[in-house]
Amino acid sequence: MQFSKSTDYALHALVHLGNSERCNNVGIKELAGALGVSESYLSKIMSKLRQDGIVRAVTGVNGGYELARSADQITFLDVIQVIEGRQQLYECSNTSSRQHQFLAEEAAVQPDQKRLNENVCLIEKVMYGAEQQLYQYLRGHTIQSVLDEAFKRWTHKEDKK
Amino acid sequence: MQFSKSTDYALHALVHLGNSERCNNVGIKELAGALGVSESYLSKIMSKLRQDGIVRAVTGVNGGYELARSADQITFLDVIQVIEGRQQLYECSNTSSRQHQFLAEEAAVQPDQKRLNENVCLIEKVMYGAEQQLYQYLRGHTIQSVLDEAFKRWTHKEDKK
DNA sequence: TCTATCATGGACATCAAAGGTCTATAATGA
DNA sequence: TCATTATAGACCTTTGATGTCCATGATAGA
Repeated sequence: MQFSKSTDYALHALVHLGNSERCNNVGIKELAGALGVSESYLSKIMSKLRQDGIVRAVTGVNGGYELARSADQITFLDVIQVIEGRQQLYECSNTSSRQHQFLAEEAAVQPDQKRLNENVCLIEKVMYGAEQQLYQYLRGHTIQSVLDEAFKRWTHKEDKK
Repeated sequence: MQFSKSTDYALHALVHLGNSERCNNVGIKELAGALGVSESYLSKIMSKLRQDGIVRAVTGVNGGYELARSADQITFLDVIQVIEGRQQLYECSNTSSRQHQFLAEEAAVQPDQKRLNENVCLIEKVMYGAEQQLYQYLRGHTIQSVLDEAFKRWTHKEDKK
């Protein structure tokens, strides 16, 4: 299990956009050059980010991309879910097996969900908890927080000179 | 990004072994039957678990598998790392790009590691933190904890009758 | 010792997804 | 109108997950 390269590209691209915060757009050429990846492939990724409202895009001369909202409103989780999808990290594959029957439990009745008597595998329950831990952390880190950290590091280097 | 079915099978198999705790081994036939998966494929997975010391195997008549240590000494993380491997969840793919140079920092000197001047990408740093969160949680849950939960659930149902 | 049972390991097949390229199209500013 | 720029779809290649099959080796019991 690993995050895809696309996620890597997306995060780096967004940091780049966040850094060149002036109002002019950043073209795919500059972006791809900075990341060391083909324009072709990166543009697919940027399209996805646009469709999910993470960035805005302008076509035509002097067009390009910019963040659709401020960098501190774009969390790592936002980006990852756009690129990797929103399926659960873990799902019980054989819900009809004897093993599953043993581990399943009657889920607590959720009136607002109207899904009664749903069986929840206890293994899945643990994995779901783990997923929530991961998401919690990723929700707490934004593109801006990376920029802040980079800036702090940079000024610190200057001090030492 | 998702956990593989193999991980699903491995976890369920281990719970099964943990549940039939009597000293006799459990054959691949019983195991595969309980999980609803082919003996062929499951045996590969069990082999992996054996190679990593999670289970013991006995060949020949009346042979089969048993846990190599007590169920409360087998964490979810143990199992997942055997099956999914131990690579990082996220790695910066383009360490030579301009973008990366901007985000990299001189890693703190680790005398015991003897790796000086290693650049660590700030994005990777966040993702590494996320990974540690996930692992922390998975370390805290064992095969035994699932069995306990199942038992508790079961007796609770009995009470209601 | 023979045989049925059981795990092991390698070779192989299949399939879906990741990763990547190319081209036609549409939008836009000069 | 023309050069520029993003978009969307078709297409390709590689990789890894999933799965099967078979030869081999170990073991207990007859």
